[in-house]
Amino acid sequence: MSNLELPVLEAEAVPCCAPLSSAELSVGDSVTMAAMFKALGDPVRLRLFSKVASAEGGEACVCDIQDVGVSQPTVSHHLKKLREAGLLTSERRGTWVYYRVAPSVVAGMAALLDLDR
Amino acid sequence: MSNLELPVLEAEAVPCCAPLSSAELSVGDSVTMAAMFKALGDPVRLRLFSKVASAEGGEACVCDIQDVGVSQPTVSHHLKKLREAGLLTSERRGTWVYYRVAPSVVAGMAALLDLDR
DNA sequence: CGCCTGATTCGACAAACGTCGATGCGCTGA
DNA sequence: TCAGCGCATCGACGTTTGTCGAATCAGGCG
Repeated sequence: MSNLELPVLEAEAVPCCAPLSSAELSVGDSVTMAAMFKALGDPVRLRLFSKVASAEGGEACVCDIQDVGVSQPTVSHHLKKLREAGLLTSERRGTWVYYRVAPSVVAGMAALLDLDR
Repeated sequence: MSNLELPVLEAEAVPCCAPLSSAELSVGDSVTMAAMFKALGDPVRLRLFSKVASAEGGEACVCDIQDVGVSQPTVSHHLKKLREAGLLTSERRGTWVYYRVAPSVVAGMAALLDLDR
């Protein structure tokens, strides 16, 4: 990854939104956006993300989604990756930690892939 | 990846298109879709993909896009990955090999990320 | 045919990744 | 105050990945 202490991406700051078909991606943007796609590039992470995205109220606590076939530390590790990529945000409320998707970040990825426009 | 000889995905067969917000992804679909996102999860590959997607006429030969800062065999390696993920198709015409994006596959990814609907 | 150019395949290697069990931290409730 | 639960971090491990140079394959052209 050549990911030496990547700063956690700001949840509301998507670097680029123009469709890939409209113009060539800059080197810097390609690094940022690739990190996001990479975060969804693991089946376990994609399922975790899916569980949060489809959760009632738009949020889910770890205990609700950790049944994905790997150990609890591994779930925590993957959630951290998704957080660091800017795709999820987390908040502790009492005993539980709740995760939500960062809508604008995901929208930015979708916009990038919207090739016919 | 536990990727023992994944078959090249059929360019026109996207397994799932419903937004992630609507329902939880199945295990099988998560594997398939994660492979696609993973293919875009490298800066070099994302730039190559971007170059093809934004090329005039919707296609580009390797020689036109291989200036991404890595050696030519590495470019070929990355293009193969993108092909195996179903995101690009290639065709040899004479001396050159031309790459195109597989629009429906990319559209499927975009649909998955379209969370507000 | 034999050479040149474009592109893929091969073999090797360091770095990054996914996974686990053990451990640590934060909060709640007895 | 201390036990217990939820979640994160640590340390270690085998596997996968990205990269390269060298070799190979595929066409065009003299």
